[in-house]
Amino acid sequence: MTQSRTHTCNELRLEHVGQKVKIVGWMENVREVGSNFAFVVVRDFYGTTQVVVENEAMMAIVKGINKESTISVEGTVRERASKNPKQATGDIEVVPEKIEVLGKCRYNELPFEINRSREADETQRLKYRYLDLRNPAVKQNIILRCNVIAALRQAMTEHGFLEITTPILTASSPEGARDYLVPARKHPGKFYALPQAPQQFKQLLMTSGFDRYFQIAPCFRDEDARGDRSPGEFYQLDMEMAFADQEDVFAVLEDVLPPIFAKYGTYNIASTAPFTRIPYLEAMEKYGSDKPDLRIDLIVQDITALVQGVDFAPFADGNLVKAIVVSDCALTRKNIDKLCADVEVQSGNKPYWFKLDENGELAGGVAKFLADRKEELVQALDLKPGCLVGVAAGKKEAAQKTAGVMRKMLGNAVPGHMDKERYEFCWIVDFPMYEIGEESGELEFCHNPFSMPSGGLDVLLKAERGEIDPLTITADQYDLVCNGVELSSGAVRNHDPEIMIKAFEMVRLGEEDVKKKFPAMYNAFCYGAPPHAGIAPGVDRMVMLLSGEESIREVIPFPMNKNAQDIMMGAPSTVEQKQLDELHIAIVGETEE
RNA sequence: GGCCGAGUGGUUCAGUCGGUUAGAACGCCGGCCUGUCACGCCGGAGGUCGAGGGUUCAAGUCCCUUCUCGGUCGCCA
Repeated sequence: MTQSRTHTCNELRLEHVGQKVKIVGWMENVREVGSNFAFVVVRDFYGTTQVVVENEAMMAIVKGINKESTISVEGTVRERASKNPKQATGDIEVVPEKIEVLGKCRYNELPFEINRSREADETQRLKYRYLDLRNPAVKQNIILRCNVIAALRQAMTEHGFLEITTPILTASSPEGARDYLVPARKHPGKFYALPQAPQQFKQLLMTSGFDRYFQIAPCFRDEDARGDRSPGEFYQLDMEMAFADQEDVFAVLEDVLPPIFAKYGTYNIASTAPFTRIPYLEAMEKYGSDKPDLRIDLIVQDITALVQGVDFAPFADGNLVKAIVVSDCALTRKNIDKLCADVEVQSGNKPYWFKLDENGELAGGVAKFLADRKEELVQALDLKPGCLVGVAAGKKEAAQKTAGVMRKMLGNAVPGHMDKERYEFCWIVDFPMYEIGEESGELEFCHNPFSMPSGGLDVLLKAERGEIDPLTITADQYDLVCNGVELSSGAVRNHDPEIMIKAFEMVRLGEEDVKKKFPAMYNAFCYGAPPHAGIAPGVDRMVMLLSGEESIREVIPFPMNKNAQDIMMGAPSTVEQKQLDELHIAIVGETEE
């Protein structure tokens, strides 16, 4: 008999009956059904196979080890007396002649039961991630991740993109998220930084004449975690195209993503090209969000004018009032209150509501304040009996955001307003280039300063001359959104040093600042740069959407916890004094333990 | 950093108004069982109720402090 297995645990069928085989794997379960008679379930990566123990010698081996030990089983395939249609190998079993213990599990009690690990406390799961991953249901997300990445690579390559790796140890960038710093041993007092994204490198590649670049790129940002945001590190499908504009980028992703979503997704339906394009301001107005879930058919409407003069404080003071009409709403008062409380937690603002009851009367919530506006409201909002109206009031941003959160929750809660089983993509376009900073009260970049202002130099000059309001300037910048999840930001880059300087001058900076902040890119662009554009969809978030998981940690092989700790490996950890000395680092102030 | 929620045998949870020996399921150990497949049946072990302090005749339960985890907001060019 060969040293290695002859078959995996998902291979044996009736046609193998009578064959001598060798399988290997983890001893998942032992069902004793008599003295010296037991069924042993062996599991490997591919599946499970039943081994039937029928004599004292084999029983002794099995009873001598704990579950989850690894074993090899040599024996003969036999047709089962009672078959199990739920198991792929349920028609057969292996009668062992030799059982060898390959790796003992030293513990008879595990931190959690393997096949129920998803129910266990997350800290336990992460500490024993290697056990958690033995659970086929957990493993499946990682397999999906591998398949999706492979499919992305293949599609990008077929579209003529070259995968080029960029440095992990690089320079700290002055803007954006907090950097992870790495002390430079050979340069006391200096630091490398892990890249927040390969942004500058990919733009330099364009300047170098590489026409189409992509990379499954690790990105590092030292910011706090969220359900959909892993702390520390994550992966992007980073890409950039030379001599290209917004439409060229859109065309590639509209071609690459839908087939992958349709093939690997929980839902098999994905939007096709062209994806809906929604200007940023319109998205904020209609959906109360710059990442609208288009599976929800609800729209935010403005009723500020309709409720003017109503004796209800939140509707006054120059506040805007937004309404979301939900037809055929059977939510109970209790459910509505619960939903409103959730909206308040997520948006930070108190939402209101009223409804048109079965008798066609305004009822509930803030209805009593609106009695004398009934006709106008019914007509303007086209209210029918059974309509619930969610209301958000406040300054523009607060009202929009609250309405947006409410729209999402109502869509989820009220049947008939969300076609859930699909992937609905859209592009959010025409982002404002500048905004008035909350702290400074002056003009600042709204997003990143690499983006090309729509209209280029002319527009900036017009703003400079006071012919247009700089706040109306938009950037050739775009977000890709799917089912309410922001997958990615991208932009046509500003490749022209002259426009770059002018864009910086708008926010009271100048050539020196551009040079100082982005020296390599600025210098490179002075040697003839191609117009270029790109984007970088988040790989983890894509896999999350495809798997239907709520937590991003479910699609990462070895995730850190919310506090950016790897409990399993013990990272971060203290290091030896010698290491610190070599790096010219002294620890001052309070430290953990 | 703010707010919300959680912390009870190995695991997941229940625990009423503060009141007898803190329960269940799964897992574990022992016994029985020759067709199980979430095997079944019988028995057993296993708990400082996250930690510290307080109120009380009496605290898992009420109060204060603190730690940990999760969610959310800030943050994420």
